[in-house]
Amino acid sequence: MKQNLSETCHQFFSTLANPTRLAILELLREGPRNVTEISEALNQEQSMISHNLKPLEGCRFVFSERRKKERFYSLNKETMEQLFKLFSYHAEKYCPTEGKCLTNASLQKQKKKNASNPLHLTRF
Amino acid sequence: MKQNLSETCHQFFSTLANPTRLAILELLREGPRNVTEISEALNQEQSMISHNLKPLEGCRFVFSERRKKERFYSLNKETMEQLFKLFSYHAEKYCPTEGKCLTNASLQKQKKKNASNPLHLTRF
DNA sequence: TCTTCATATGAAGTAAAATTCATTCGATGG
DNA sequence: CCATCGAATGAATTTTACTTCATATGAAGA
Repeated sequence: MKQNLSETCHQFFSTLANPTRLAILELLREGPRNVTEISEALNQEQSMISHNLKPLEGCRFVFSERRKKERFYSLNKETMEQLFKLFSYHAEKYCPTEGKCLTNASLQKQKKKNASNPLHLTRF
Repeated sequence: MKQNLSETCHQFFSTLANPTRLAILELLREGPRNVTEISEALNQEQSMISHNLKPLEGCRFVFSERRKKERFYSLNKETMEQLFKLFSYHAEKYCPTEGKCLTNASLQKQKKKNASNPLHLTRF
């Protein structure tokens, strides 16, 4: 069953499939931050932030650099900004319900209604 | 903690973060397939394929169309091909170890070795 | 070198998601 | 309308991932 795509991409997408990690990425779009700053901005425990930074760095979605006692994390803008744009585009064009994927429930509803009111998404 | 990115993208990436679903996407790049065909090509149970097709369709990564008793699924090429290209680019440029994200173990190793032998990835 | 601050790690418990199996639904053709 | 084929659903189990808490590492300055 294993094919190229699954082998190559699974870790990428797993790393992105987590609200904490996505929130970190979104925060880092504003600029580099150290662990404590991230932790405070997201109101999450420091250890949790560290745990979540690890796969982000492993996939090179973020880079890190030590400055004295602190370690600053920064976004890999080259590919991440493109990725966010792509998904923003996809969501606007294909996902009519407030920027989220359709749940099973809403898919049902949509089939019945044949809804035609695509919503505007916050742009990345 | 919730921010735009996390709210908007979490379902997208969760749906992609699964080997079976990635394998389905990869198969559908070759052209539309019905459920039985997918099931046989990936050597997985029909019910499993159906379960996994649902979120793919919910996120509009695939489309579906009934033809007689069968239902054919096809790839949303517009955005999916772009997505695969983007990740292929990212992986080649940033992920030196055989196209996978770095695991914790391999990250360790790499720090020590300061490895500098980026590998070539199978292109999508 | 001792202390402190910043970050990372490990292991345990908890939560969430995937897979499986049995069953149901739905469409088509006889 | 019944039988059959193809696909979808539901619920239970298993697997996987996340979170938390305690502790360790590591750098810098006194």
